[in-house]
Order: sequence, then structure tokens, then C-alpha cells
Amino acid sequence: MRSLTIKDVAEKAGVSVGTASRVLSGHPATSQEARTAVSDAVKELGFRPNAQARSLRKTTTQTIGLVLPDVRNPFFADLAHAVEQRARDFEYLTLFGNANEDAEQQDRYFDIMLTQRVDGLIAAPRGNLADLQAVLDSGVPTVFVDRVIANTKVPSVTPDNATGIQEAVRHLTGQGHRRIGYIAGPQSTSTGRERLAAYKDALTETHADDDGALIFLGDFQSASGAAGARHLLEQQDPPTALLAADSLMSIGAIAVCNERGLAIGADIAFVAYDDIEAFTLLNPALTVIAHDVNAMGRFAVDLLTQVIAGETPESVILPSRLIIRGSTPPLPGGPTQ
Amino acid sequence: MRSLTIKDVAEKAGVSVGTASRVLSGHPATSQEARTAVSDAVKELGFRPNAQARSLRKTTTQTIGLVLPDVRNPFFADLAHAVEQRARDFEYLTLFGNANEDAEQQDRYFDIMLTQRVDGLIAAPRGNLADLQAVLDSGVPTVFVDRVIANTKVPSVTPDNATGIQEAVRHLTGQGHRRIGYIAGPQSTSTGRERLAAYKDALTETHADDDGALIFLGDFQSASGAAGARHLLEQQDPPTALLAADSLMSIGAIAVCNERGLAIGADIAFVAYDDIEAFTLLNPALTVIAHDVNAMGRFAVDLLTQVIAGETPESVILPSRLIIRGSTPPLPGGPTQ
DNA sequence: TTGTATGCGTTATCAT
DNA sequence: ATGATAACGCATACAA
Repeated sequence: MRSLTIKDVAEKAGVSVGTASRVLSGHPATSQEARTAVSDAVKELGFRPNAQARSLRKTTTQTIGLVLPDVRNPFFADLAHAVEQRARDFEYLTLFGNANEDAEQQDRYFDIMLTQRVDGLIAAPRGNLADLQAVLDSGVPTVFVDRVIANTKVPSVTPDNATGIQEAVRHLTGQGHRRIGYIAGPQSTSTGRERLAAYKDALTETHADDDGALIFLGDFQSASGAAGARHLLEQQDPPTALLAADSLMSIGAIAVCNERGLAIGADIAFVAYDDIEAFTLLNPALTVIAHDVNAMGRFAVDLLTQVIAGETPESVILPSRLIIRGSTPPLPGGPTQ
Repeated sequence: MRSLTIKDVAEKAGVSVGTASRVLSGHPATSQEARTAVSDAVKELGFRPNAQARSLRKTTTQTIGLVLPDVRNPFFADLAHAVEQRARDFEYLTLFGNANEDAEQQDRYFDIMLTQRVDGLIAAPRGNLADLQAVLDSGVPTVFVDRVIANTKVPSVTPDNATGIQEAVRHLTGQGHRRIGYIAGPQSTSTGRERLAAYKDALTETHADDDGALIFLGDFQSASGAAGARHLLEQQDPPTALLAADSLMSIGAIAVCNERGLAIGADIAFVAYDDIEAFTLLNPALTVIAHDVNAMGRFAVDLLTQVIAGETPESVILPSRLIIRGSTPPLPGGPTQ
């Protein structure tokens, strides 16, 4: 079952391979005759050019790599979708790599992307400069999305982590909460670090309880959200509100609240980072820190095309805003002081 | 910024390109000296073989294509993850294509996969034989997953659609329900068709109301689940239980119930096809038709490797089972007759 | 064990 | 506008 080649097409069409190639790649120097003859032959044979051979000859693969931490995280699924759709507009195929929130798998995917000679790379990386050294050294045009690596010149598109968290804490304290439990993301990620720092700053600003015991370090996956909720709720002086740094940890945490018969919005207040569709399952609806995932994906691709074109685009910070819904009513009895 | 080639490595290592190539691809006929010299050169230069060139020379790309309807559907996100993880075990890179529940985009991805000369293809297809003609004609080893196309010899791994739905309807009628609203999947998919047929059969078997007005045809996306719930609940004699053919439509439908102040498990019973993590948000927990997504992904890859090896494996049907939780209590007041 | 040379399928260059 | 041919980077058959 040997694959067809352009030679077969040329033969069938009665032209040379050069002419066949020109017709196939839309070169202007072709006669009407040649065009129809080749097109007919292609259709009749069901020929498809070999992308590998084409990429080898040209220096481009028309392919971009996308390395994300976890497809099963709805936020990243949405982001992957957004990137892919935008990449289509530029005739790019998206090679998708799922790092599984794991440093080693991330490394492996970076390696694969370089081996595949992607024209550009979009990544939500974890770790530090050393982990990305190979990618940066390779010179492949790169853009960071959602997460960044410090001390690089890599353009990025990120959410305004600090503002979202700040607004959430202000809102909760405004509702009378003083003990706000925080389920943080991993400190190996920029989002994990920035959101935690913003939480701490906001506690200071609002004079809420700044108690280390109110912080649980999770890993952005749901099991750690559940563990965090258990840890926080089992304390002597448990929080009256919970804030989780991503949607999966929120799901895990809320599941634990359900288990314990703590009604969200009644027995405990809850705010989640990221607004995912599944949250509409909740009644009352969840107060969330939302940002525009579609815009994030679009910008990432747009920035990448600029980098590929040799430009050095400015990084983009997308606004995040608090959407207040039913899960954060005023604390009954006012502030616990 | 010309990319390094094996020639640079050979030069640096002081050997011929042939020797360098043999070392790089683990050919046995190499001396210890050559191995270390080449390895050192590779490391020093940061060389990475060009996958395109390698694929062109060999006839294999070490790549499989995965064409799914929608990454944003948690079921398919889980499936993609499972396939990818299993493919890794066989040193396959997974090229991921997201058809967006759209026939045209599906076509385009099949085309891309063939152009990329994937060694094999895993797809959850929509449509009929004609839509898949190009793929089938190409002779690329193919396996269907979740969904199938009738009248093909393509091995598949699918859930036992009928049994799950049947058990759900039996359970609901056992709880006293006679009017069971069904939000169906698109009839352009095998899962949509099989589940709807099973629902109808089960109605007959259980002597529940067999009323065409209880059926709403959705498209497996959440908006259609919401539309379905509205349509069904606005009827004169509305259903007392809702059954939705996938998780996204369930999310949309439950959101509508929330809007209308209908408490799931109290004012209305609900069963969802697919058990996704986000459902743990619900309290009481959701009764679901569950099946093993991980096994599905694993089997798909395993079957594909067999097809690639020239074998003709048997198709696999994975059991689905009803998990009864809090959203389907006995109907207060017994059957409405 | 190693080096040389050829070919994978395509595009681009150079004539014509 | 077209044809012949070299070249892309790598693996392998063949010679040594």
C-alpha cells in the first residue's frame, strides 16, 4: 500500500513533477491546461501531498506546539480550544501536548515539539528558567500563556491574577468574613505564586485574619482541593469562607462541603478562580473570578505569529473580574470578631 | 538560525554521518568510542534529530491522529487524556484534532491527519460512510472510539449504550415516574441514535408514557441541554424526571432547573449519561450512567496498534452501569396516573 | 565497525 | 509556462 506521490500525479496528468508541484502549491506560473489536468489527476487518484517531505524542503511545518498542564482542567480545555480555533485562521495545525501537571512530561513534550520542528510554541509552563533552557536555547518562537517563567524575554498573555484575588477578598470581608480559607495553587507556577501573594496582600489591606493555618497548598487538581477543604474545615476555628485558586480544586473542595452537609452559600461562602460552565450546576450560583479564556487563546496565537514574523510584541495582561453570585451572601450575624 | 543537522554532529564527533546516524538511532553496529563521541557532540550542540526527515526516510511517523468532537466536553477531554497516555507507552505522539461537533471541521481534520501521514487514526466520528470515504480509501489503520460508522469493517470500542439507558429508565419507573423527559443526542451520531432507541424500547418495556413530546433532540452541547429542559418543562403535562444523553446537555438542563427554582432530586429527578467529576458539585449527588473512559482510551490505542500490525482485532463493547445517587428519589405520591 | 552513496517526496533553481 | 535536477535531513544498503 505505497502512498501516492506527486510523481504519480504528474504522470497521470501528463506533465512534469515540477508543473504538478507548482499547480499543487498554487504557484502563479501555470497554464490553465496544466491546472485542470493536475487537479483532475489529484481527484481521481485521491492524492494528498506528504507534509513531511514538504516541511523538509521548506523550512516551515505550518505547525505550532501547545503545551498545557492538563486538558482535563476545563479552563485549559477551553484554552486549548481557543488556541486551536485561532491557529486555524493562520493555517496552522496545533500539536497538542498534555503535561499532566508534571515536570517530566512537560520536558518530554518540549523535546517532542522541537523535534517536530514546530514553527512556534505556546506554553503554560511550570518550573523555572532551567526547566525551559532547552526551549529558549533552541530559538523557537515562543509565547507563554496563563503562566510565565520569570527572567525571560518571552512575550506572554496572562490574567491579572492580583486584581481578581484582591476583589474577591475585599468582597468577602465586606460580607463580614474575617477567616477566609485559601486553597492555593502550586508555587512552582507563576499563577500559583501570584494569586497566593495577592491573597496575603489583600488580607493585610482588609485587616482580615492573617493566619498561616488558613492557607493550604494544592496542585490545581481536584483531589488537592478536597484535601484542602478537609484540612481547613477541620480546624478549631475554621474559615467561614473558602477561596480556591482554580476550578478543579474548587470542585474538589465543594464536593467535600457537600459530603459534610455544608451548604455552599448558606453554611459557608465560596469563591472560585475561573468561571467554567459546570459551575452553573450549583444553586445558588457560584461567585467567581472570571477572565476571558477565548481572548487569552486568541492573543497567544496572535502574539506568536508576531514573534514568528520576527517582531517583539508586548505582553498582554487580561483583566479578571469578580462576578458576585449567590455563594457569597453576607455572613449571618456579621463579622466574627 | 539554521537548525543543526546530523552532519554537524558527525563533524564535531569526528565520525561520518552514517556512524552518527547509527548511534542516534540505537543501531547495534557501533563502537563504544563512536557512541560516546557522538553523544557528547549531541549534548554539546543541543542537537535534535529532525522528525520530518526521519519520517520521510522511514515509512512511519510514530504519530497517531485522534479526531474527537469536542475537547470542551469533559468526557472527551478525559478520553483524549487516556488515549494520549496510552499512546505514550507505544512511543506514539498523538496529533489531536477537535472537530467542534461540526462535519466540515471533522473532514478537514481527517484530511490533515492523512496529509501528516499518521501511522494510525482514532476517531469518534459523526455522519455516515460517505463522510469517511476518504479515510477508509486511504487505507490508514483506523479505530473508532465511542461512536461508530455503520457498515464498515473498522474495529471499535464503544460503551454499551442500550444497557445503561435501559437501566436508567427502569430505575426511574421503579421510583414511580411515568413521564420521563429525554434530551437526546444528535441522530448523526451512533451514540445519539442508539441511546434514543434504547430509551424508546425501555419505555415500551416499562409501560411508561411513550409520548413523542417527551423527546427533545439536542446536539451534545450544553446550550441544547438548556433548550431541551425549557422545552420539556414548559409542557402542559411536564415530565417528572429528566434523562440527558451526555454530560454537557445535562449541565445545560440542570442550569435551567436551577433558574426555575426546580431542585434536582426534590422537585425533579435527573439522570445523566457520563459520570464526570464536575457532577460532584451537586448536592444531592447525581444519578448517572457511568462507564470507564480510561479503559476506552486504552482499548482504542491497543486495538489500533493491532490494526497497525496488520491484525484484525475484535471490537470491544464496554459495560455501562447505572450509579444510583440522590437525584432520583422515589416520586412523592407514587406514580402519576 | 565504519564510510559512502542513494533515496524518501517535495520545492526551488535554472534553463529552455 | 515548463522540464530537468539539486537539495532538504536522515537512514540504510553496500563496500570496505
